[in-house]
Amino acid sequence: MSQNILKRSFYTRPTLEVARDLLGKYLVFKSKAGKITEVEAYIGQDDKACHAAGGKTKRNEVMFMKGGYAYVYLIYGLYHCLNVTTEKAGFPSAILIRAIDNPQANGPGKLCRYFGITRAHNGLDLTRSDLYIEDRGVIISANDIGQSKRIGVDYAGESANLPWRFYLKS
DNA sequence: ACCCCGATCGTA
DNA sequence: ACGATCGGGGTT
Repeated sequence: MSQNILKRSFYTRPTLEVARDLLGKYLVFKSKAGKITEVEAYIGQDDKACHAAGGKTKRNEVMFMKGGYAYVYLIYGLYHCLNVTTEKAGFPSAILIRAIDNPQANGPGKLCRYFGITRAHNGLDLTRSDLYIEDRGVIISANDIGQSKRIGVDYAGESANLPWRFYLKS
C-alpha cells in the first residue's frame, strides 16, 4: 500500500524541516528496515560542528551535493555514520541518522553496522538505489518530538549548543 | 613525514 | 572513565 519512497523534493527543503519530517519514516536497505527515531542536523559552514565548516574536501564533498544523497564517513577508525544530504547543490548540509526503533541500531555507529552500510555507499542517490527512505504512513505530531543539543560536538564552540537534535519521545 | 583527534561504543 | 583504531586534514 503506502510504499512511498521519498523523492528529491522532500530532501531539497530547509534542513531543519527535513530533519523533523524524517522522524517516523522508514530507512530501508537490502531487506532490512526500521523507523527513524533520532536525527541531527548539520548545516553550512557557520556550523562549526559540520564537517564542511572548513570548506570542501575529498571526505565531505558529498555534503555539497543537492538533497537526497548518502554521506557516509568513518569515525574513530571503527564505526561508520550515515547522513542524508539536504537543500541545494553547493550548500553543505546533511542530517545524521542516529537511530531507528531497534535495539541493534539505537546509535549511529550501531545503525550502520546493523544495515551493513560503509564508505562504499558514500554518495548513493537515495531516490534511485536500494538504499532509501520511505513514508509508511506514520503520523508524527509536534508533541511526539523532543529537541536538544547535538551529541558529541562539545568541541564546536558556540555551535555546540544549537538545538538541532530531534527524537521521537518514547 | 608527522601529529592530532574525532557527529561512537562496549566494558570497567 | 577509558581504550580501541585509522584516515583525514593541517602542519613541518
